[in-house]
Amino acid sequence: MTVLRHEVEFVRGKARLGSLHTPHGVVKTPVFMPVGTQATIKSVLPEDIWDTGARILLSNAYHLYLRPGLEVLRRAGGLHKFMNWDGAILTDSGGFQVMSLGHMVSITDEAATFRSHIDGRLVTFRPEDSIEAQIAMGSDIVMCLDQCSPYPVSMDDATDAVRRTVLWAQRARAVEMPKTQALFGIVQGSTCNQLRRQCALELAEMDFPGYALGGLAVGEPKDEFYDTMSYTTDFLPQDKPRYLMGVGHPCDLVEGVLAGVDMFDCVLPTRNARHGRAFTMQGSVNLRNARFAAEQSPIEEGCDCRVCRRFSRSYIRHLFVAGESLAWTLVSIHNIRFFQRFMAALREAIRLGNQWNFREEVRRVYR
RNA sequence: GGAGAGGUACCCAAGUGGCCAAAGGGGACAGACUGUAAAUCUGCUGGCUGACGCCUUCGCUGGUUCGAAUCCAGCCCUCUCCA
Repeated sequence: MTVLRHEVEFVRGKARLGSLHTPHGVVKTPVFMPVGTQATIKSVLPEDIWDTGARILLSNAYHLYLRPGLEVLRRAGGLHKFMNWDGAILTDSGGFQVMSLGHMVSITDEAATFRSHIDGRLVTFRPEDSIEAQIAMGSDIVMCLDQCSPYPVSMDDATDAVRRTVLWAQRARAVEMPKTQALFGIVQGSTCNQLRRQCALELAEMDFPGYALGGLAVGEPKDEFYDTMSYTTDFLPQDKPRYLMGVGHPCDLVEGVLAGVDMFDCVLPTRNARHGRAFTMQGSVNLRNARFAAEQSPIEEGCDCRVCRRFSRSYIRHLFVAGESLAWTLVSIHNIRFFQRFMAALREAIRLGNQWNFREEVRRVYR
């Protein structure tokens, strides 16, 4: 058994409030995890991430396996020490990269074979290789290598992806790993309820410490996304954490939580920050816009982040226009803090039974 | 004073008789972004119009031509070399 423990403390409808106990601390769920693919949340220091209230973040086995490589990570004493992050870390397996870098990948039941996007060499990546990489990293939460279907996908391909995802999950499960690390299975099946149900039930049979919903928010219509998500959580164990991979937008976070999801990750707060878009409780703003040129107010009035306490929209716009990297840092910090505040507000809304009003408000300001 | 090169849209810069409201950059303006090959990508950039289209614009003035950024004449300005 693993050390990881998820305690559901409050339930309202399908939504749950709880806490996830990891070897690197406790996090309140539902939780949003910022993404640091290459062992860094781009442009932000770990202590600044910590100050946003985030206590768990995401990194990536595929990218770190290729560079700097496992030996470097082992010598560093694992990923936490390597990147100087004391909170919890969840590492993605590389399943998403098998899809997103798909033009250089061939997939068999044995392995995904691909050309390294870094130096072009041929790399064979088996489910066991992904687990080995994540063991070397010392991730608190380890993800199974899965086959993520793009959208749209044929029924045959989606069925095959589910079959292979389950097969690879069994092989990952068979790898021995330290008790301090917990392995999550990933449900695939595109937008097909039948496949989702089958995949969820087969993974549940294997009794993972947690379960993820993968292959969503990859281009399907919103109603299909939400329907599939809500349908799938019904087939996952009540007491285990559910993690919706790669999501997402504030509207999607609300839907996810109301559908019984406990964990989320997304590049949106950080990528959008680098592109000038800041999230606020009143909607998002593009800080590059000329109308902010002389605006002395902070990104978000009332925000308690260290950026909003000290810097004006005017200054941040100037940094963007001038191409200064501090712009990315400042807006990234604000956005990550915003997502933490947003999740806290959402948890509170659920506790108070105010979740429907909360959802309406979020939909209104984010159109 | 002599010889040469050149003046094109916000900037740089292509275009040397019609397919030119004018390539390509940059900048400006706006948009996208969902398990990050992303400091990326897309749109737009003379005026009026929903659109067809019309009007004004390639240093200035005049000319040749059915038609001129493009050919001719004069003028103005910039740069390089020589004196």
